[in-house]
Amino acid sequence: MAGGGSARGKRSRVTLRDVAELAGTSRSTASRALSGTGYVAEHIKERVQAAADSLGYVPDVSARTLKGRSSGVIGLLVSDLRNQFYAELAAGVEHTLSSEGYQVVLVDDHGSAERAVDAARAFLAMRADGVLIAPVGRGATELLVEHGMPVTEVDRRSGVRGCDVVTIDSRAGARAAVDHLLALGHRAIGVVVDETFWDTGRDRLKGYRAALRAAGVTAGRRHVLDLGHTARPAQEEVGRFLDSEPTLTAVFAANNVVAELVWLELKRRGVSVPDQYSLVSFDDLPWMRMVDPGVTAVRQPVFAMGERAAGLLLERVRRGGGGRSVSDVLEPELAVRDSTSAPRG
Amino acid sequence: MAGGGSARGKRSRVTLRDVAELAGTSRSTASRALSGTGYVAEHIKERVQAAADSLGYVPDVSARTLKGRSSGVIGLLVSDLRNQFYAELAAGVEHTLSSEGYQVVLVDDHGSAERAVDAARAFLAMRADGVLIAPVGRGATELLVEHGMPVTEVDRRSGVRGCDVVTIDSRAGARAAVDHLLALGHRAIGVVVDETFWDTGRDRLKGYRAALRAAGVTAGRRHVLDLGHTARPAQEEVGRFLDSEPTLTAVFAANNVVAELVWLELKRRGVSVPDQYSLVSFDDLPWMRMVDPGVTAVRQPVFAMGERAAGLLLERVRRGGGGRSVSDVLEPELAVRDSTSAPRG
DNA sequence: CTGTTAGCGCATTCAG
DNA sequence: CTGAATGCGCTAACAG
Repeated sequence: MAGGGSARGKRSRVTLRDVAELAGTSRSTASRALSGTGYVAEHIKERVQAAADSLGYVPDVSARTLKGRSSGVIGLLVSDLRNQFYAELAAGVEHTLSSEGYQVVLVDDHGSAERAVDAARAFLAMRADGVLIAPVGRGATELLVEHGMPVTEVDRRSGVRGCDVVTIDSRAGARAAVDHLLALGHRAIGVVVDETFWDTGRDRLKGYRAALRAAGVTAGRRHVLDLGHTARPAQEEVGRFLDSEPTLTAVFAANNVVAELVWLELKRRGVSVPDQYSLVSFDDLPWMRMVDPGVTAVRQPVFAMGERAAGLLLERVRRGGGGRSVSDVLEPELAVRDSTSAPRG
Repeated sequence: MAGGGSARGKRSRVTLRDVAELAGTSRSTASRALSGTGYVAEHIKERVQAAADSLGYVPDVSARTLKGRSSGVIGLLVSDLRNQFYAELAAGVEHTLSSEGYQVVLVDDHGSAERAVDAARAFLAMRADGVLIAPVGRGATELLVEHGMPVTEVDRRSGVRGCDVVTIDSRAGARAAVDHLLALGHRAIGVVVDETFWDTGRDRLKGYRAALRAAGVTAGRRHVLDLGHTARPAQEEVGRFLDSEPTLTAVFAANNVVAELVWLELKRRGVSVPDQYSLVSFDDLPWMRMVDPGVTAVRQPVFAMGERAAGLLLERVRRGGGGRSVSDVLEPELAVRDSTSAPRG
């Protein structure tokens, strides 16, 4: 069986030296036998293997890494693991990375640029082979790229040069969402975002505006609610927004967090969806097809984005970190459900 | 700012030697200055610090680890990151661990005992300081404990001795859920589980049976559906179960995955909840209070469980891996919503 | 094909 | 208070 029984806990680790001694070879031969690199007689190889198994030998990656070889570690930096979006992103990343034999070091920066930089430093210190990051600032990516660390950004782009980027076309997705509302006859369409620092929030706003413009509808500045700056509880703020803009017949929520907020406020008020308000979310979560009415949503290929980003990073790692920076934009698609219909009146 | 500008990418890493040279000291002095251990003149310390900053020096953990000090890494093994339960568990773990300066290496074993053992070996190889694991077999924990690695199990227990365990009282939670149904007057209560290999599934079944027994209701063997052995699509299987046991007035779903399945099947059939069927879930997820009617659920302190397990592991790590094994059982609580009412007829 | 030698970068003796 | 020397475990040259 794996490990045999003779490895007794605790006592100083068994090292290659022990394996070599037991097998009656030198350490280098043992090393070659186990790593499969270089020449080594078949019967010796077997003997070493047996010795390693019986001692429960586990190679020390620190030593291997120190020696200059790969650490086999990839850093992953996300903003909030409890948000299903990031959990799924992480799952996608983990999926391709672990299938390639890499370990994932996961850090949740909770949206803090400072913590992101700390994490970046930790990845550097661990001699990670590369880093995947959903940036919350330029700092972390800058630090990493400066140090020659292969980096691929996911979901958002910091604007730092020298790394790959995989995003979802926020603008097109928002455009599709709002076009859908316009086609149904809506003209007074509100949009709720929780930040406009990143391209995600900004581009969704742009897509919203572009759709209105293309339809010849003037986009009232007051139809935009940015939760990013408000201190008040967010749901309450949504309520004020709805009160202050009574002509609205539809709301576009810029991400799943905002969509939940809007949805809860609508439910709290007991207003009918889609009769009173139509609702569209950017980002599709399981609950959106479970509630009644189902929420029309822009579906993002999140898991695939994670896989793609990981794949790109690995390519970069393999060519030594250099080369052209590729920028991949994945297309979202609109899933029409029952939260959208022609406007009231 | 941190790192200065002079770190040019790529070129061989800057090491302590470089810092020492620039600061005009020996490497040992530089080491002491930066690590804050041992004597070193104040002005020298500042000079070294400045040199390190200007070069963008980042210490090499591999070297440090090799030297015998802590790797600063804790392994975390979960079964399915896309399941909100595990995502939240991971978030809780990450929360306390990162606040203590540890890095988390996350592996998703997708419920495979084999992959779990591989991950365990990887943690050993990385010289992780400890490992948190939601076991899917004895193998991984055994390997780890055998090698003297501090281990804390979460959510499930493998039964391997020598590690701490933090779980939630499945039996009590199930008991509360079924007692609730019984109090409402239900007598024909079905239960759906997706495994009975682990204590989670088994104990929930036990709790279910204990509740019935205490109420003097004979628990029909046919009222139990174990999805674990079925090849057929699970939701379809739930449908067959419902058809074959037409007297059921309530269903207890043993976890969030099963609850979703049952809920979807009920919705597909267009039967009224709670009028036709009452539904209770073990594990409370956000969607359960968003759907209509809200799903009555056994709420588990998942995030707290993650934090607690991480805390316990750290204690063990600090005392060198030995000591008494503590076993912590957290209490769940029932959140009554509208999916449960008195039975039909 | 195999053994000997030499570090990787760091923290720690031990002298000065 | 500081510097020179040593070795953590492993692998890559180089001889044999």
